[in-house]
This record gives sequence, C-alpha cells and structure tokens, in this order.
Amino acid sequence: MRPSQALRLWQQVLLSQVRDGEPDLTMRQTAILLTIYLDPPPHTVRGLAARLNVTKPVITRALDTMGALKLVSRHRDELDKRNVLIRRTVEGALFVERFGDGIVARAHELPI
Amino acid sequence: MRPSQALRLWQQVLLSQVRDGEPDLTMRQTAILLTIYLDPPPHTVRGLAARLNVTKPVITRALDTMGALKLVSRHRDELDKRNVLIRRTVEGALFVERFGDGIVARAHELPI
DNA sequence: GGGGACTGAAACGGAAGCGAAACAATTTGC
DNA sequence: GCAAATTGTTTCGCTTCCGTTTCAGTCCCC
Repeated sequence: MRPSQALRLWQQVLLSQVRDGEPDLTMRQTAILLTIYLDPPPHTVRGLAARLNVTKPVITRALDTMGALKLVSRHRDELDKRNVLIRRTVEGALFVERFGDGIVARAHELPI
Repeated sequence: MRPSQALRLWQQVLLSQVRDGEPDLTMRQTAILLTIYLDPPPHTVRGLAARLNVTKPVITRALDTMGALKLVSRHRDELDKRNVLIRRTVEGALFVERFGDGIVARAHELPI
C-alpha cells in the first residue's frame, strides 16, 4: 500500500462515517473503543490509560460518552472492588463490525 | 483485506497518533483535512459542507481550529468576494504526509 | 441601481472535552 | 489494626464543539 492510497482510503472511510451521521467520536475515543474490542479482556481504566498513554480521567470520560451511546458497559470487579471492568456490548460489537466492513468496502472501491 | 485486519490496522494507527500526542481531531475534522489535501482545489466552506453533508458552521469552526494549528489557511476569493478559499499549508502537508506514512508503516507491522 | 439570493461568520445556550488536583473506596503490607 | 498504596471518579476553571438562528458583505439580474 502506498501512502497516497492509504490516505485516500482513510478519507473515504471518514467521509462515509460522517455522511451517515455515525457518532462523531474523537481519535482517542475510537482508539479506546477498538482496543476494547480487539485486545483480549479484561480491560480496566488503568490498563487503557497506560495503553494509550493518557490520564485516567480521559478514559473515564470516554467511557461515560460511549456508555451513553451503549457502545461499552462498566462493571465492578467482584474480586478486587477497586477495579472497573469494561465490557463489550451487542450494540458496540455491531458498530465495530460495521466499521470494519466499511473499511473493506472502501478499500475495494479505491482506484488502483 | 479482511475486516479483522482492517480494524487492527485502524487501531494501530490511532494508537500511534494518540500516544505521540498528535492533535486529537474529531472524525469530522480529519475528514475535512484529508478532503482539502486529497481533492482538487478550490475548496470553499459551502463545498466542503456539501461534500460532508454537514452544516456550514461546522466547517467554519473546524477551519478555526485547524487554522490555529496552522494545518490550513483561509483567503478571500478575489473574483467572488463572498467566497473563502481554503488552502493547504506547509505544516498541514507535513502532517498529512506523516499520517499517510504512519498508516503504511502500521500496515507492514500487521500479522498476516 | 435596487431587491433578492447567496456566502461565510457571529451569537446564543447547552453539551462535552481538557489537565491538574482532590476525593472515596478498597486492598496491601507491616 | 492501621498507615500507605492503588483504583476509578469527581471537581475546578477553561476551552471547544454542537445546532439553530441571525447577521454582514457581495453578487446577480431585471
């Protein structure tokens, strides 16, 4: 893949997301969402903050927003009640799946 | 490309952007930026709003933000003084170039 | 040359984000 | 048992964004 093709693909994917009125997540939020859905659980606030090199309130706020969108859910860890475990949701899985399919579709539409 | 690979690529690119402390643009802002740098000029507020299916103030505000970051610049159209022409900047071109190179690099790091 | 159309920006109230610091709740270690 | 450490959340003051509406400047055309 050449940089020009990569950029064009990125543009087309973003354009389709924006035009379809999908939630306007920030890069950080999208990075958190994909990490939750692609990396093996369990996921904690601390772990995500370390993985993204951001502060914990950034994660908390992103979870607030994405929780309201029902893209993720929070549950207190019963073994260590200080921890919060972040879990996937049906809606979030569908969103991520649609996103992945969208990338592949845009890739196929690209000029050679 | 399979959806799972596409998602993993997307995640890795976003993670590297976030970790490196690059500006945390929204999807909309990134879509606008890439459209300015990939689609042929001239670019106007109205044209971008139509291309992204958003309202004009959204474009105006995004240009405010990205102008402050020196990623784009605005110039009054001398032929039709109602128009504002959005132009690329050296800093913006470097940012987009770095972004494209980053995508390619992450793509090469992906497992098969 | 004057009324209507068009373009981009500004105003408004509300929502959400930021970093830094302070805060409960819980666990750990002595 | 109790101070210290750890986890996630909340608060603070500030900035940015949203959609809607309104506004100022410019062009067009009769």
